[in-house]
Amino acid sequence: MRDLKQSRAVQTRKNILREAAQLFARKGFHDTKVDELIRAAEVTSGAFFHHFKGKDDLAFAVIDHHMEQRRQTLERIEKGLPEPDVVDPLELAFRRLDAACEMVVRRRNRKGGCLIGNLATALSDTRPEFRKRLGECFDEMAAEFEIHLAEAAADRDLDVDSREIARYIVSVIEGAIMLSRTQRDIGLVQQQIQRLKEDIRRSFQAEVPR
Amino acid sequence: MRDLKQSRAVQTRKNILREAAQLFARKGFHDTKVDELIRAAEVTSGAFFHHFKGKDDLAFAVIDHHMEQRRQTLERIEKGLPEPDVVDPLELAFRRLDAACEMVVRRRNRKGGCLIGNLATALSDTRPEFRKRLGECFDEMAAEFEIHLAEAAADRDLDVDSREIARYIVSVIEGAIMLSRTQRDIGLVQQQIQRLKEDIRRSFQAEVPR
DNA sequence: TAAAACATACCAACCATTCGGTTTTATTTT
DNA sequence: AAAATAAAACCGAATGGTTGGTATGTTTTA
Repeated sequence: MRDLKQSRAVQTRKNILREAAQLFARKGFHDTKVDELIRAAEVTSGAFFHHFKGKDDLAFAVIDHHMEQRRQTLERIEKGLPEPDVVDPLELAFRRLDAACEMVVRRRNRKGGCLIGNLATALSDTRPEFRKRLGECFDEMAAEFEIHLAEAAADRDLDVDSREIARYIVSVIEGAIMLSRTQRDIGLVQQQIQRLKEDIRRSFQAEVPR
Repeated sequence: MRDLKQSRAVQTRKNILREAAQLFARKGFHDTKVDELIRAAEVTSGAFFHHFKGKDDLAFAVIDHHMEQRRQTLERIEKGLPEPDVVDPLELAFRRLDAACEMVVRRRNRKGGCLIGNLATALSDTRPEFRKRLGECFDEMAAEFEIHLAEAAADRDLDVDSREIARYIVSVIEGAIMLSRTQRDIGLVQQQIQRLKEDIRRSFQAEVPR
C-alpha cells in the first residue's frame, strides 16, 4: 500500500501530468494552451513553471508518465483476461492485443486519440528530439508483441520477421484509432484488431517452415 | 491544352492552396501560421483574406483541393503501372494499392505525413465540421478499394465484408505513414503495404464460399 | 532555517484578422 | 478601339486578443 496522502508537490505534478495527457490526447500539442492546462489541473502558472521548464519539457514528462501508466494498465487488463488453454505464444500475443484493444476502448470514453500518435503526427517532421523519443515509444509498443511473435515463430520453425509484424500491429492500431475518431465509432478499432488477429494467424499457418 | 498564362487571381489561390497543403502535411493545422503561409505562397495577407474567410475556410478548401489532386495523381500513377495479366478484380485492388503506396512515397520526399490524417488527428475531437468532412475523405479513400474488393468477393462467391477490408486498408496506410515519420524510413510503408496485400490475398483464399 | 513549492501580477512576442486605400482586370459605352 | 466604369484582386500597416514565459514575493515543508 502506498501513501494515501501524498505531498502537495507530488500531487500538483500528478495533476498537471494527468490533465496534460488528457488534453494532448484530445486536442494535440499545439492546440493545448498552458493556460487551459493549469485551469484544468487547478494549479497556478507559478506552480506549473516550477515543475516544468516549459511546454516542451512538459510534453516529454507526459510521454514518460504515459508510457509508464500504459505498461501498468496493460498488465492489469491482461491479467484480468482469461488465460489461453493452450500456452501457444501466438495466443499470448493475441491476448496482449486484446488487452491493448480494451485499453484503447476505455480511453476513448474520455474522447481523444492515442497520445503518442497525436504527438507523433504533430511533431515528427519539425522537432527531431520528439521524433526520436516518439519513435522509441512505438518501438516499445511493438516490442510487447515481438517477444511472443518471435517465440511463436521459433516454435513453428518459421521464417517470419517478428519485428516487422509487431510494427504492423502498431500501425493497424494507430490507423484504426485515427479512423475511429472521425467515424465516432470505437467499434471500428475492435473490428480491425479482430481482423488483424485473423490475418496474423493465417500468416503463421501459411508460412512454409524452413 | 489549358491556358499557359492563368489569371493572377487563379495563380494566387493556387499558390496558397499548394503551400498550405505542404505546411498542413508537415506541421499540421495548429502549427501552421497564416504569416508563414503567406510568405511561402508569396502573397500578402490582404490577398489571402480576400480569397479565404480565414484559416478554417482555407483548411476546408485545402481538403477539397487535395482530394481532387489525389484522385488525379492516383489515376495517373495507376495508368503507369503494368496491367495485371489476369483481370482479377483483386489484382486491380492491389494495383490501386500499389499506386497509393507510390504516391505516399513520392510525397514523403517533401517531408510531411498524410494531409487528411494530420488534420483528422488534430481536429477530430474538437471540431465537428472537420471531423465530418475528414470522415468523408477516409470513406472516399476506402471506396476506391471497396469496389474492386466487392467484385472480387462476388466472383469467388465469398461472404467477406468488402467495406470493412477497404477501411482496414486505409487504417494500415495511415498507421504506416505515422510510424514511418518517426522512424524516418519510408520503406516501412512499402513493407507494410506488401504485408497487407499478402494478408488480404490469404483472407480471400481462406474464406469459405457460401 | 533553508530550500522547495506555490501565488500573482506582468510582459513581450505572436498571431489571426481588419480595413482603408491602390492597382489590375473585366465589362460596357462611346 | 479608345475611353469610361465597375468590380475583383491586392497591398500592408494597424489592432486587439492570446500565449508562453518571467519576476518577485509568500507560504509550506523538510
